[in-house]
Amino acid sequence: MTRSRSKYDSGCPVAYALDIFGDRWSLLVIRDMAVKGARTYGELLAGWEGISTNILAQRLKQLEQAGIITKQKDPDSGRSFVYELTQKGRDLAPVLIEIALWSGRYNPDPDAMTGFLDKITADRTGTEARMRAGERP
Amino acid sequence: MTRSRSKYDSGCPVAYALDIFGDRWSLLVIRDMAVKGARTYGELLAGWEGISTNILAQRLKQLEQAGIITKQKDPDSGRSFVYELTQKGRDLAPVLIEIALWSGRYNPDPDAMTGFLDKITADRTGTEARMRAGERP
DNA sequence: TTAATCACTTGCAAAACGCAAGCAATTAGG
DNA sequence: CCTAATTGCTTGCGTTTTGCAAGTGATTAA
Repeated sequence: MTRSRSKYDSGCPVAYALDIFGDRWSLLVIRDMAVKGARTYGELLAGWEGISTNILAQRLKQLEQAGIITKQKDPDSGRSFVYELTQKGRDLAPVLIEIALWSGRYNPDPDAMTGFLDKITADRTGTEARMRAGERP
Repeated sequence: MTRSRSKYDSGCPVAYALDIFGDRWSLLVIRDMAVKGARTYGELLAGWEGISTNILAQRLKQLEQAGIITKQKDPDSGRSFVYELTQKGRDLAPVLIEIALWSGRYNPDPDAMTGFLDKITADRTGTEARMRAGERP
């Protein structure tokens, strides 16, 4: 069969990207992995926002299919798997960073600052480089 | 009444942003305005991907409430309105740019290049500055 | 003064989502 | 060993969101 394209794909690069992570949860999963270093199903499930388990399973499959993450057996535990960002996934760091910087500028809630925003404000280039290199946070 | 917060708001800056444009269509509407200069309901409806009219109306209301766009009567025509990005909306330019650059790197479809990607590849800083200034494309 | 046009709204079927419960494969404890 | 807990999901089902089509009201062009 031919390579299927989403019904939304218009040839626009923004639309291509939104086909992959343009929903409520995908970018939050990527954020949990890129910023918080989450690597297992359980860690992702216990994220800040509370994704439901069936949606998480579905998103992980989609992200794996899209080449954003990989899934491997945990060598140290027969019952758990390790999810990791690929280079393609880690290269979303600048997107996460720009989104966070924008929110930092416009979110009126002073409590909304997190370590991530502090980090990129202090050293954007270094943080981005470390994220792209896949360094654990 | 107190200022309501979305059920997804976790204090994370990425989640704050996704509350506003973390869905299938909002960023595409913003792109049509920021990149293509769309300013009327009809222009937005005729966008590349074919948003349906009820969803467009709903998203425009949400984006207006979030302070991303404004809606004014067209002084030259009693039956049409002019939608414009606010500074908050225009400041999403770096987000759109990083998304497009990422897609340019990873979209295997060689037809997927658009004028926008060409522009930011040739002169990212200038294009970003012009978008933030609200210059018509 | 009749017909288009513009900016929506409404109705309804289909798809996606959210919650809770269940389940199979490990592994830790006794 | 046997049992219980943990991990990583899947299944059912009611609710919400989306997509398509048709309709509406206020201009405005012919």
